[in-house]
Amino acid sequence: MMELTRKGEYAVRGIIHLARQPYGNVALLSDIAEEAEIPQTFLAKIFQNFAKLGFINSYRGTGGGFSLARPASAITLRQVVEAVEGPIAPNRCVTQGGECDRSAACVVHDVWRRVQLQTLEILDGVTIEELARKSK
Amino acid sequence: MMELTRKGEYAVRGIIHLARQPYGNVALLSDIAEEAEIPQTFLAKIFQNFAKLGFINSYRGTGGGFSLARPASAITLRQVVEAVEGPIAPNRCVTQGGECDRSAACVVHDVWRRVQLQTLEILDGVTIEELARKSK
DNA sequence: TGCCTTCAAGACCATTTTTATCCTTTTTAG
DNA sequence: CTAAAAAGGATAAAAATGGTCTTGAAGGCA
Repeated sequence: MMELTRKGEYAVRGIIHLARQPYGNVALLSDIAEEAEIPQTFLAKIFQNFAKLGFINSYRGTGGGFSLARPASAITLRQVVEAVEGPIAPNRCVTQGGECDRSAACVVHDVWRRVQLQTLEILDGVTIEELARKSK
Repeated sequence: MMELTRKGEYAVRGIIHLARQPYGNVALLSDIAEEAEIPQTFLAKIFQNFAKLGFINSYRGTGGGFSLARPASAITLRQVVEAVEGPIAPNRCVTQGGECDRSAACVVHDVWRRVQLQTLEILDGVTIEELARKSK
C-alpha cells in the first residue's frame, strides 16, 4: 500500500545520478539511464518534466545533455517525488482543495493529516546532495 | 501520491459504522452500506475478508448480518488498512522480504524506512473504538 | 549548407489494478 | 419449505502504470 511507482523510483535514482556528476557537467541521457538502470525513453520523459520545473537544464545537439539547474543541496526529496507523483497525501481528504465534503464528519481526517505531515517533514529534510554523497 | 484506494476508505468507514452499533448487535450489510454510503456488493467483499481475518463475525440466513468479533478498542486502524491494502510501505524496498537487491546500494532506503515506521506508529496508535466514538 | 547528435513532444499500446456488478450456492430462522 | 442473508466465483468497464515509437526541433561542426 501507498507505494512509490516506478516513475517515482526512476526520478529519484535519475536525479541522484545526475547529481553525482561534477557540478555543471553536462551528462548524456543515455549514460544516466544506463548507470541508473532505467529505460532511456522513460527517463527522457521524467527529465523533460524536471527541466520544465527548473530542477535541471537540458541542452540539445552535439555535446548536449542534462545538468542540474541548481545545487543538489537545494533540491529536496519531497520536491522530486511530488514533481512526478503529485502531492503527497495518504488519502484524498488531505489534498489541497481536498474533496472531503465529509471533512467535518470524517473522523479519520486528522489521522491522515498527521501521517501526511510526518511524511512531508521527513522528505523535506532530505536533499539530493545528501543522497548523492552516499557511497557507490 | 501514496493514496488509500476506495476499498481502503470503504473498509475503514464500514468497520467504524459497524463499531457504532450496540456491542454484540448484528447489523445488516445493507444497512451499513447505506449509512456509510458504500456500494453494497463491494462492502460485502470487504466484510467477507474481515470475517476470515477474525475482525468481524458473519451470520447467514434470516436475522443474519455482521457484528464485531472483538471490541473496537482491540482493532487498530493499521490492522484494518493492512487487511485490505496489504503491508504499508512507501516503496518496495521496505516491504517484508523486500526485493531491494540494491538495499545496500539504495541510498534512499533509510528515508523510506523512516517514513514507514512513522506511519505505522501513527496507525498503530489509533483504534476503531476511538474513531467510532467521534461525533456523527 | 547539410549532416549528425541530442533532446522535445505527442501519439500509441499492453498490462495491471481499481472499482465495481451479477449470478449461483449455502446457511439459517421460522 | 420458504424467505432472508451472506459466501463465493465470474465477469467487466475504466483508469493507472509502464512503457515504446515516430516525428520534429535545435545545436555543433565539417
